[in-house]
Amino acid sequence: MQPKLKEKRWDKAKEQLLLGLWEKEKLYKFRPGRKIFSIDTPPPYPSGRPWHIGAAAHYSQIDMIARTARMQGFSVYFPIGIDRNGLPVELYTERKYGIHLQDVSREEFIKLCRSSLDDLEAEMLEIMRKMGLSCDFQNYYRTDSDEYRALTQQTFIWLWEKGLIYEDTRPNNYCFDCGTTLADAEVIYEERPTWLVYIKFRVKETGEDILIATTRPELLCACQAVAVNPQDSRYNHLPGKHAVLPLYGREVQIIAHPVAKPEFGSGIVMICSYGDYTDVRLFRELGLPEIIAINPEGKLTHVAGPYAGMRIEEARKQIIKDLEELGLVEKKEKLMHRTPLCERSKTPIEIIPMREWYLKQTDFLEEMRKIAEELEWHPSASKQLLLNWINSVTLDWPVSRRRYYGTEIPIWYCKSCGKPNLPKPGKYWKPWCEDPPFSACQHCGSRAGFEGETRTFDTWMDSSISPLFTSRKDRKLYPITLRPQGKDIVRTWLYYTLLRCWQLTGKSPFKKVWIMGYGVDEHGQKMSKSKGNVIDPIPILEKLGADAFRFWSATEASLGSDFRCSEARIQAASKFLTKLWNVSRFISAFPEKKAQKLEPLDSWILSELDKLIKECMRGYEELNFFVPSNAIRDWVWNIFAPHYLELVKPRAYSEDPSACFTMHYCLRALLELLAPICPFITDYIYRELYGKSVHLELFPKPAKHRTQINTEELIELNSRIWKEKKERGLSLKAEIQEMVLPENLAVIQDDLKAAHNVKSLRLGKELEIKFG
RNA sequence: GGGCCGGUGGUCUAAUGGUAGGACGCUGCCCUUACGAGGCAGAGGUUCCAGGUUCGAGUCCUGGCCGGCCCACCA
Repeated sequence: MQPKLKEKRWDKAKEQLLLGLWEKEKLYKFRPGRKIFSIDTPPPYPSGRPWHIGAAAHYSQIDMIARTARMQGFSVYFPIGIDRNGLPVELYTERKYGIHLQDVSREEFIKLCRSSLDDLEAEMLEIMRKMGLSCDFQNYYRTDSDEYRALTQQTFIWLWEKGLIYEDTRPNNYCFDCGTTLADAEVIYEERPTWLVYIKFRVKETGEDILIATTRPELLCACQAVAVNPQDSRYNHLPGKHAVLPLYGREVQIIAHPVAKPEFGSGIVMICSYGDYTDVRLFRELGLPEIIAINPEGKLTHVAGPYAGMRIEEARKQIIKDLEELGLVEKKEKLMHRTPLCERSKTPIEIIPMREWYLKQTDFLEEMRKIAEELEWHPSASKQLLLNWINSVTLDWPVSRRRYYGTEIPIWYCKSCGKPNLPKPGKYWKPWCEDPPFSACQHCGSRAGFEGETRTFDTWMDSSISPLFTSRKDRKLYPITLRPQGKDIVRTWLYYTLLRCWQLTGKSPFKKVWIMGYGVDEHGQKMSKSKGNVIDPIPILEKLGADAFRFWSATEASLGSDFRCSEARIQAASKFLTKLWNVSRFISAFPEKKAQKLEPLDSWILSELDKLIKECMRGYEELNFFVPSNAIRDWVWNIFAPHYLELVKPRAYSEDPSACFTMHYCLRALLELLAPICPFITDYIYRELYGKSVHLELFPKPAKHRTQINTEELIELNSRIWKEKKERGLSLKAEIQEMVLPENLAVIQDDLKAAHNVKSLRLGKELEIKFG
């Protein structure tokens, strides 16, 4: 026996060699054809090591989508970009250099961010290349390039002209750490402990004390009303009267309002500007004048009296202490409170009024729901994630940010009338450091000069036009075929892309959406640096190779579910590569032949192969790689290798045409079926044995092979024989003197006789074995 | 409070209403000429609970319980 594949196992070092070949041959170059499959690849954000192992798995699966589409006969447009705008890199840069944005000039800060990004980006591209991603690395784009930012600004100007942009001062989420307004989509919630403090207020008219429970005693100075529930019989007499704020002595009205829940706290609630969005709503509903108690530095304002200038936490502690000393605190309860945090910095946000630019979105919710219904979802259940979010949108999208590393808002304000002037679209504008391309105000005609806008856009303004950017050179690519993404950014990237592209083009930006779950740790816990359960994928990739990693990713969880990450499981998955290699190695010892007529055993395995192909195609159609990867593993390990190959061996050694044909036929099909998931090992074997790249092939089609053999019966028969030999302490090739073979399996009696070393065989009803 | 997803051997995961499979781990045996990073065999399950529909339920329905995520005005 002389196998063409010499080595005893797959060597992952060969992956490098293949990468070189693929690049040299330009194997994955986009060649526009009749059937185009385009992918709105998520531009990864290079936020530094370790790269999340779930993200690495995510990108391997996106690559599987591209490879699947190629093998289905599509021309695949698979771009790749790097997302470089916004807060994460600013925070990274601030940490890296130990500075704060305000400490250096804007030019200097931008330079530092750019250099951080360049390092991180190079590393990230290299990992993606090594994972075998078949995207267009030669033409990768950056979301902070002049061209990309010009497009973001252009789309803003278009939306402005459509009347969808307006400026307003309203209470907004504000992160003191990042120093900017945030959209609801950038706010996350976390249960954090806090004190629920019961404070005594005096009722002016009756002189009685009432108790008010609050988690925000420092906002006492911003209280404009006190509410009780109209159904609450304890407090029926209070509405219409006035409560006197302790410490401040100011009087506020007591109202009846269902917002006060009788069962919570004392049943009486104070309404302040602004403890939460209930307060915002009530201030608007009741027409209360707002009192600004917190300034943009996160400190109490002059209205707080003795607490002015203190930070929020400090003021809270102090006011509780003061109230306690005056005997005005009845009791304190520890409470887990759902605290709103800045998604990036994890700092609690405050609601403070700021003047910002808004993009209308509440007028478009009906259209968004319609698009959600029309999209093809993989898996179908993920549609609900988007609908949930759409149903919770109540305010327009604030798009201006008080940060530096982002796309500039292209506006200049007239120094005379103060009104905004926008440039013509098409160029990348930097109003904070450049003169406007016009000299007279479009509104008042004044030539008094202009003040450039200093703010930048929310980065989702950039990210949400990725389908427009990647299709910019060929409009036929729009709408994009498929958007793949993680379920954690449904409310941001997915929602905003649908919104913006709909507003700009009147079309859905893509036809299909593919949503993957999170990578969690081996106990099902979310990975986080603070828990110390983060797994760095890079050492694992280096140790076990990209194919092992990719195969693990495919087999680990069904599409859309969260998947557990552990090196042990990846290691375990890699065993299959050894198995596949050795099956191929065995077959590689025999010539590929044509067969005039197939032996019954060969027809049987080919009919089993038909079933496997159908099952794999079902998975590939759904873009659920869990299905084909598990089906292939199961088939190879439990049917093909132990039952078919073992029985065909005697004929194989004599180079029987039917056997040689069938083994190679199966192997080719297997390699083709697995190619999207494990592109390295399959291509290596395919090239060695069949002289061409598997990645230029199409998926195999199921034929209609007929067989009389019942697979279960055959497997059971083999197992019985092996078991009997075992129990007698015999070697598996020990001779069987006499065997009665069930008639159903008569057609393969010669194969069985040879494989099990049977001296004399006759047919009967049930299996009987006699040893010498 | 609402929504979505899930609850299957120690762990993880499958199963168009038709005998509950597989992987990892575990135990025992085997240097069998593709594979010891292997092979073979084996132990281990009232499929979360209670009802219902059905000839038949892990699967469908109802109601619980538990977990995860998302959303919502518990200050």
